Formats: sequence, structure tokens, C-alpha cells
Amino acid sequence: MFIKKKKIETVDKREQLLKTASQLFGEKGFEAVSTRELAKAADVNIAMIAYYFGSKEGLFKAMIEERFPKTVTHLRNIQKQEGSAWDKISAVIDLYAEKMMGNSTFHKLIFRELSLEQRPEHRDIILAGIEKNWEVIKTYIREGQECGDFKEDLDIELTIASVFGTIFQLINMPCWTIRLLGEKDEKFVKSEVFKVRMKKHLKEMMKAHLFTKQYSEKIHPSV
Amino acid sequence: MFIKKKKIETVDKREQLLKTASQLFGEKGFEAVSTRELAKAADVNIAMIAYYFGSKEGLFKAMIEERFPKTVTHLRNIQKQEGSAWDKISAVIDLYAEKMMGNSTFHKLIFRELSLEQRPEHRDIILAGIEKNWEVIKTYIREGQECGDFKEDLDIELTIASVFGTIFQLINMPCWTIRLLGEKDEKFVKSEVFKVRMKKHLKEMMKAHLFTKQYSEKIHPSV
DNA sequence: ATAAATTAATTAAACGATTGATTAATTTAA
DNA sequence: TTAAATTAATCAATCGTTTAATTAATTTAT
Repeated sequence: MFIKKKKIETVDKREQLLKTASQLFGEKGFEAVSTRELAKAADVNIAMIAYYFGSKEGLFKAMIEERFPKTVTHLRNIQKQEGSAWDKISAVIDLYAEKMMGNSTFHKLIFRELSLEQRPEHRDIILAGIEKNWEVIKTYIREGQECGDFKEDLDIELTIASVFGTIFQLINMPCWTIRLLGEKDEKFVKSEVFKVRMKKHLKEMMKAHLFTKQYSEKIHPSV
Repeated sequence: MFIKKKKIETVDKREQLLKTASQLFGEKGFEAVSTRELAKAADVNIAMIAYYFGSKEGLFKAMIEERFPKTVTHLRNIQKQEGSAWDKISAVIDLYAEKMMGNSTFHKLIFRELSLEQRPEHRDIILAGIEKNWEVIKTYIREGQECGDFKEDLDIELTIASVFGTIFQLINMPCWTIRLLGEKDEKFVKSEVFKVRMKKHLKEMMKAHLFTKQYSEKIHPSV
């Protein structure tokens, strides 16, 4: 009943629906967006939601599954490149800063879904996509520990939570962030200036947190 | 039509509504909770929502305004106590860890509201309540800088974002946290064990981040 | 190659259910 | 006795979904 043969010349209304859903659900939340509003914004007839996705819920699920960023590939590419453990952590910070700033409405939606006790099935899909990434990041931290650069007694999991939490807090609540920074326009949170500042802070904080005192003295010799 | 004389002996149904609203809105989100479900869970007639709060929206707003934690008083109490700048930062971490863990459904709701582009009026109420707190925390960090304990070139605002972001990430997305930590039960996120672990991580990270290398050597002399 | 048959895509209209809100009547307390 | 508190019933509006009809594209048969 669903996917069959395909017309080749018409505008892809399925894709329009996915795009609009990501935008509106991200801004307003799943329940706050009606199918009528969504269809109108996507310039598509309401019935196309059922036609392509079965239901509003089905559209939401498809959107998560199809739009979920395949970050694990990028993370593993970092491994292949030469460089110290710190270089890899630094690259991880860059990667997530770029990904989450470049797709902030989608990430709002993802994390909001994780904070809700609705739709546990969706939470499982999301978490399955994220979990693999943590293992790669853990590898890099352990690598730094094994070569003696990083502290032995780190709480690796909560360190990861701090990196994600910082980016999430800043990106997903723009109104919070601009008030904290004394800015006027919420667009600042999407600016290059802010991205550079966020990366700098995270790297400096993580440097201080991860490196042993010995290493810290090596690269920052005291007077 | 709204607040008038008050019975003294009857169960306070207004309070029941506020309590239930905080719980259900926190778990499911504002739009996902119907007035009927809410009234039933509060064991109260639907019409009481309009009677006491005018509307569902009014209940939500009243709940935010009346239940919003008055943290700024506790923060200023920290100032009064004797102790180094670090002692104060440490007390701030303890305070927020306790507050947010002790009232996690409410905080879910607050932060979710900030991530939405709905109801800007509510965002303003929330932010007005938070903003004052930041100023107090900034004072403590500057105090540490002035006495030479803390680094001069800190990004104070983003440091605050890291503390909030870490706690928020861990508390408000329990399913995320237990997957990261390899735990089975979401109740772990509410446990004393976890609270201690979170505080320890945050304090160690902030110590490394805030203190100058000189100070770090003083309290952690190298071999 | 072309007409007929078939299937996919799209539409406007309507479905029953549920939504938040309100009514008018009743109970409760002062 | 009077005003506050509470109730069951009902309101119009909107919800997600479905229908039945139509158009557009593709396949099949000639």
C-alpha cells in the first residue's frame, strides 16, 4: 500500500514533508504541530501524510530514522588520522560543535524527545544511534591515559556528558544563551563568532580537565 | 470570578492541580496532557481548572510562577559564609545538584520550555528568575580571579553554561544517562550514589578548569 | 508506436473522536 | 442566607485520519 513505483518528474512531496516536519516539530514540539499546519507549510495535501507515512506518528519516526546524522563514520575517520590523543578529542569537539550548530532544530527535537516519557520506541531508536559514538570517544580518552598524557582517575562517562551538555545547553536554548552572554539577537547563537568561542572554551576546559599536571607543565611551563 | 473567599477545611484542590500539572507536564509536555487527563489525575473536576486558573494555559503559567525555585536566596547565603572563592563555587555545584535532582520533573519542563519557540511570555518569566542567579555566580568566579586563585582568561559565561549543561544533560534525559553509564534502571539517576558521582566529577573538572597552574601545584605538588 | 489498462499520486470533503472551555444547576461552608 | 466551591453536561472547534473521486504516470497489449 505504501512505496511502489515512482513518478520521476514530480516534486518529491515526501521529502518536503520530512523537511517541514523536522523544522516545525523542532520549533514547537510534536503535539503542538497539527497535521493541517504541517501539510500547509509543506505545501502538500493532508492526506499525503497518511499516504507516505501511515500517520503523523509514522512521519515523525521516519524523520528521525532518515535524518539522524551518521556521526560514527566521521568519528572513526578521526581515528585514522595521525595525531595525539588530544588532537582526537579536539577533533571530536569540533565535529559535534559543527554538527549540532548546523542542524540545531533537529537536535532540539532529538534531545527534547529524550527528556519526555512519551514514545519510548523513539527513544530507543535515537539512543541506538548515539551509543556507538560514545564507544569511539571513550577509546580516544583511554588512548590518552595509556600514553600518560591524560589523568588516570577521570570519570570518562561524565566527561562525555559535560561536552555534550555544554553544547546542548548553548545550542538548544538560544534564549537562555543570549541572556547569559548579554546578546540581543538569538541569531548570535548560530554565528561563526559564537562557534569559535564555544569550541575555544570547551577545548580549554577539557585540556585542563584531561591532562596530567606533568603534561600541563610541559606545554605551559611556569615562570 | 477567580480568587475569592476560601474554605479552610476542604482539601486544597488548587494545590492538587498545581502539583499534578507539574508532574504530568514535566513527563509528557504541555500539549500532550489533556485537561481531562490532568483533572482525573488530580482527582478534581475539569471545570476547576477554569475556576482557579482561567484556562489550561493559566494553570501552566501559575505553576511556573509559584513553583519556580527561589535559588537566588540560597546563592546569596553562600556569600555570607566564610570560605575561599573555590568553597563558594563548590557550594554552588552542591546547591544546583541538589535542587535539580530533587525536582527533576519540574526542571525538565522548565528547560524544555526554553528550547521551544512557543509561548515566549513563559520564557521571559523563566529567564527573569534565572538571570539574577548568574550574577551571583559570576561574583564568586571574579573573586577567585582577584585573589589570584583562578585563571585570568576564563570564559566565565561559558563556564557557567558547562556546569548547568552537565547537570541538565544528566538529570533531564535519564534514558540517555543510564545508557551512557551502563545502568539498567532509570531510577539510578535519582540515587544518592549518582548524585555523589556527579558532584565529584563537576568539582574535579571545575577545579582543573578554574585554578591557575601555580595554585594547582600548591595543592597538588608534583613529585 | 499507440491505445487501453493499470497503478501511483493527489485532491477536496468528510469522518468520528477529542480537545479546551463553558454552562447552569447543585452542594458546601460561613 | 449568601457567596464560594463543585458538579455533570454540553459547547463549538480542532484533532488525526479516512474516504471516494480524480489526475498523472507507467505498463501492457496490440
